[in-house]
Amino acid sequence: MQAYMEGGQLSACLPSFLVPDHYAAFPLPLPLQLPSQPNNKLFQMPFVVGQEETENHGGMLSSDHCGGLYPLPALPFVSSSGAAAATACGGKPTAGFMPSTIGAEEVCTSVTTKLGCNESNSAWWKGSAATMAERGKMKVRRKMREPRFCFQTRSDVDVLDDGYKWRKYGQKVVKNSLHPRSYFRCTHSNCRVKKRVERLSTDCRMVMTTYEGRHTHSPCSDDASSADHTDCFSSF
DNA sequence: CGACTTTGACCGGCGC
DNA sequence: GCGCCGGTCAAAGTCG
Repeated sequence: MQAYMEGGQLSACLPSFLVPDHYAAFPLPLPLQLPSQPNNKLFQMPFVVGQEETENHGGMLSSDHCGGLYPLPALPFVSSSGAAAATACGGKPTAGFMPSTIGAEEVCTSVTTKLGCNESNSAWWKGSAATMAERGKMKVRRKMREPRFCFQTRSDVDVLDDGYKWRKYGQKVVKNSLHPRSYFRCTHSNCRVKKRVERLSTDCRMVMTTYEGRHTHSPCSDDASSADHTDCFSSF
């Protein structure tokens, strides 16, 4: 059954029904460290999206065991050494979910592979100055998916502080879900990482957070203070 | 006043 | 071809 992480330890299995669309789950190769869990969060295995498309579009697969787990193909972070440090910043509740030493090789979904994974993905969304024609191109590029990384926490708050700064750009009620899904983008310039946050309809205490893409910067660094991030990591 | 959130509209993908 | 759905945009509103 579900394997929650408590006290900084995490077992190695998640039910595959927790995996949203386009996701492949992976067993964590290391016990995640949780410096603090101020909000009674229970941590589950993160997922990395990537190699397989699934039919599940709403997290309603019925499997209740570890079937469908894949070796970890990617992480959404450029700085592997800094990933785990996301919890060190700020006084707010933090997730502490970031595997710290896993390779971060780029992985394409089947869709991205079809469309050309190596095509530039640096301009698939732009600011408001884009023309409709440009937006059309962007829509095409939207399908060129970044590596995804998905995990669940049990939390009272929807948005966990992972050390990065996010701007909400949308919220959507999705089918078969009682709770709206929120869409966030990293506010750091030139960083295109997105995350989606939604509560499970099956358990409203559980929050599923999905990261897409890799940060081009470190946690705790925003546009004005990117030079300070090393301090943030030093405690790890 | 700038940064951020909210929310309705729009668009493309996909299944039928 | 049509309709549904998820994802994104962008104007308006809110907050500090």
